[in-house]
Amino acid sequence: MTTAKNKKFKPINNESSSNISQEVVSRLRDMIHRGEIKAGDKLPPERDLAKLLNVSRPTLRAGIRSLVAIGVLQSKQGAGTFVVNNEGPPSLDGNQLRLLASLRGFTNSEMFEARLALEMSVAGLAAERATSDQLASLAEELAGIFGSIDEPEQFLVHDMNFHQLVAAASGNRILTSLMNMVATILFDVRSKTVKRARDLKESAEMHRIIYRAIRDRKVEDARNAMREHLLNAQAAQAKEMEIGENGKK
Amino acid sequence: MTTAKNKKFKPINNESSSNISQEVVSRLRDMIHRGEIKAGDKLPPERDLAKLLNVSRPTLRAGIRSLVAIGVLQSKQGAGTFVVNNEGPPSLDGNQLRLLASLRGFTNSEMFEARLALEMSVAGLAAERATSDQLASLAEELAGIFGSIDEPEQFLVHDMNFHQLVAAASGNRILTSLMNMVATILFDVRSKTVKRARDLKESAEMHRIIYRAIRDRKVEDARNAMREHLLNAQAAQAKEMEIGENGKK
DNA sequence: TTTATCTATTGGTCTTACCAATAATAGATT
DNA sequence: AATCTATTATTGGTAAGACCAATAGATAAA
Repeated sequence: MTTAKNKKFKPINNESSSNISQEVVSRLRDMIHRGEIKAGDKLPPERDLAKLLNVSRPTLRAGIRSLVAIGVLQSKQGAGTFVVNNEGPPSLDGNQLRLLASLRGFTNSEMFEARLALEMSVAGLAAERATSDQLASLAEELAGIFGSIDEPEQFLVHDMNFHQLVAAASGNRILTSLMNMVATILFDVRSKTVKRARDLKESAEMHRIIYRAIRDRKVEDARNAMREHLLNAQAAQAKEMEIGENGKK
Repeated sequence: MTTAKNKKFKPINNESSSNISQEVVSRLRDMIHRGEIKAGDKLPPERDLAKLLNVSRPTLRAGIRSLVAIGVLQSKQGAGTFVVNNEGPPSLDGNQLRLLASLRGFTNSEMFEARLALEMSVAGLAAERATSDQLASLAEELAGIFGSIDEPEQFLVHDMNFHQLVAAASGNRILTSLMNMVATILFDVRSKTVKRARDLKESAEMHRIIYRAIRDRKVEDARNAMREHLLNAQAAQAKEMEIGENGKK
């Protein structure tokens, strides 16, 4: 253990009104903001870090646990605690929005409007920016969509994958993260209703139109195609829910 | 303490691969999803709940801490632990996105594009839906904007408030929540640069145009006005940062 | 009835001990 | 020398017990 690397962890003297474990959170958060701790870094072992910060180990754990919960840190028994890595798509935990949805009961219009805002934008940006690799992946997922027209649940998975690839092709990580968050509540709802889907062929066709607009670099066409698709998807889902309610009588 | 109310908390027999505190999280989360625990509910005291779930109190605290970190529960020393309340604007914790921004270094374009997607949509929806109370609040904030043209930091506060009111007037809680999340990183950046702002009068004027479009129910005008404002804001901010860099030489 | 004080409740912090998963090290085999 | 296996050390996870600090509720006094 190199003490030089640990010099940056200074004792906490809690003189503010908040509790000590919240100070631990603030301290680590500020160090991340200031770049003193970077993506992928391993924190000192809990016992050591607790000593360095002059708090008890359970108090330190409480702070670490908070940061783990929001996805900034990862703890691994036997290995250590790490700042999440830079690799791969950025990810915001969808649980927060999901629980908010449960507590609040977001309406279908709210979800549709949120999708419209986000997904029209990413479609337009994807038409500007998609790489040939990304276009190839989109084409593959499109094939998957057409290949699962008779299997609604499989269709849904390909559908979600297609939308994620469009977001990735937009090159905007904030929009991608927000879209993925909204996708978690959407998946919750749709996985319950999709087995009653009736006309997935039309939906598949719309994905093809989106793909072609992106491939051909037609920004407004991509935006409009995504809009039409989302309108159609909302109508289809409303029908799926209606069938569900009639099916109960 | 009524034992009837506590019947729903059943012991955890951990047979899955995840650790026990994560099971606590899952259990409470599922109960919220299923409506067995509702907004505003008080959970049993930690000592009692730990016994009911057949885990130690520190383990229960770890689970609760996670849910507190994502904003679903609130713990208050001497009072108890509560499910967050239904009242007031929905709120997603901005810290996750903020730390992601620090770890990843979101570009100004990414932020601008995200704002464009979200704020054009809420402006259009606000033009459809704003109540007269909301319009009155917007007018007040507009007055605040015009009244602080010579005080950039105060201007920024009114500017942010105006945008939040537009979001509230959209009547879409998902978009409002997402926008507020993005606003936290934006505020971080802008509070550092705004003191170097030069021509806030033009910005104030653009807020007026947005307000009028919303008041007059002109959806496309509201969208376009917001777009122009954001374009102008991005150019202004780029200039603020440029002045900052030149100011260092 | 209202206000002040006291007590009980409940979350926050700490110490100590032990368990469980992972990583590192040592020894045996090829 | 390289590879595999077993053992040990490290590090996060869980538990028990004690005590502190903040809040809420009960009681007493004005």
